[in-house]
Amino acid sequence: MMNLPNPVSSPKPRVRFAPSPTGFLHVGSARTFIFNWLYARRTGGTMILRLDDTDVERNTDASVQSIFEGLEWLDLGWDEEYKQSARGALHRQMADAILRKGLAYRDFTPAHTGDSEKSGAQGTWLFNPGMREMSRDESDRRAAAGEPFALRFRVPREAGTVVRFTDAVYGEQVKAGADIEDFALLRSDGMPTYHLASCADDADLRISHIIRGQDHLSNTFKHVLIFQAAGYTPPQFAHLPLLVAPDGTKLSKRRHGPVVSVTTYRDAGFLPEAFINFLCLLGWSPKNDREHMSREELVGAFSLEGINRANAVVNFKEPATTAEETFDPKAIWLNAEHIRGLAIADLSQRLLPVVRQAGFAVAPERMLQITPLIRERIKLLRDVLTAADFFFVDQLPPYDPAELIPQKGDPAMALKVLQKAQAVLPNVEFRHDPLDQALRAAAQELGVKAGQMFQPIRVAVCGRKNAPPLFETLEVLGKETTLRRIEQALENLS
RNA sequence: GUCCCCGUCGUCUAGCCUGGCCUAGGACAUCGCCCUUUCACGGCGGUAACACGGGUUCAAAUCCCGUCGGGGACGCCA
Repeated sequence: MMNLPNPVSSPKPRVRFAPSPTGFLHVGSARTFIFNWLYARRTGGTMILRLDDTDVERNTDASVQSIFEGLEWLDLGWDEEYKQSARGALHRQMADAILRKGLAYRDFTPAHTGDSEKSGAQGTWLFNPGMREMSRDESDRRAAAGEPFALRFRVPREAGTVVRFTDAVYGEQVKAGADIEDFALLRSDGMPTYHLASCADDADLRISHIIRGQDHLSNTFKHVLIFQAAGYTPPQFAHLPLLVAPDGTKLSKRRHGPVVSVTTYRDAGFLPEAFINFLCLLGWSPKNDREHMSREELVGAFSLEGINRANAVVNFKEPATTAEETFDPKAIWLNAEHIRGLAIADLSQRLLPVVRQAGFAVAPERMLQITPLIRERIKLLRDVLTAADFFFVDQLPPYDPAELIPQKGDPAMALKVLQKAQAVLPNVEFRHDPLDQALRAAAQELGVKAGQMFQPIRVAVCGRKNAPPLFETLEVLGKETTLRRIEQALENLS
């Protein structure tokens, strides 16, 4: 899977998705992946997956697994794959080069103890004067003596110095050097920081476009500084508006829970293509009111110009109770749209594992018969379990016999109808048209409306009022099961 | 605190750069009607937004300034 970069330098774009394996793949990361992928496919470029795993403390194998699991479900693929932890030599080499040019300095200040508590980040810390100004000789001497140090970038902070770049989404960006702190390049254990490793790899992998979340917009000034210090032209940047929760804050695994995990969508029965479609509509627009789009259509329509600047709310419900309530209604609608657009055979195949996983033994041929009856009635693949349950079970779960009583009818009518059905059905061929004719004729003989005839039968065979159309249902259920269930309904009624 | 970004219906968005065609369009959600053997699908219709205040202009959602609001970054995390 580990590919070597193409040795022939190509003008085609090279983009990358660089997650850090510190948790499951969340929807914001998934969207970043998708936008990068779309851009690569649209332009005939190369999609690179790079695991940014330089934080040994927090990286876990479980997280790596979870990220791959999510990406595999998306089923988009990538062309090259790298692991940052295997490229340490390259990172140190770049740090060295920057130090030698005098653009970085050693900071012998002991590492801060309280790491994760934000209190330290509140003030306006820019640099440690004693360290920034230390002579080269003293610095070399102390380093040679084995004293640990962090390597910091010497940010040019003379009056009037600015760092600038043009973002493909946010436009011209300028920041005074005096407003950028002397960020670390190397930790005191010699490991590269994210900023260094990321830039060194982006330069080495000849990344042409960095498409990532807007939370990195202000970090980008540091990255521009690193690229320039190391003698590289910075790539094109394109920052994506953030995906935020209904409370307005950026989606976080810790605060918002499983709703932000890609696998949650998978497990709830989303189609990957629908999920991708939904994510694309968050922070990007094809500008022509199109919403339901296939992968191919998305590839054809995607452009950096279509990306918005304002954050987008993923409209899920915080205290989620049912799947319907958990997810953004538009995601559910889009999923239903994609389901309706699927060929019966295709949908059937995707439904089968869901049904089997729930513990029902269903033959593929039978699933193929059931699928057309529920395609317009399910929004998530998992809905098959509640929409078609009566096809799977041998014995219907108990239901209220009062349900058997038709509109504007009484128990006597229910009884009459079911008995009539019991009498007529054995001699009817169980296909749509014959059933239709026979049951309508029966209703007429009984002097009841068609609906009054159908409802008791529907409840008898399905166990509830809301179900797929009756004749098709009976056809799939078969004569034997139908008559048995009518018999049971009759017993329940008395 | 410092710096950066953003602000059109409840939500996703079109329009903004290149002012007038905007009595602001589409979609989801919601409400109502129709279709109909139930449900669903489908069809039709309704409610609903240019954050606010100043400019500039014959004319501003669109340009300028300010205010307010929201978000993000500031770590030897990524």
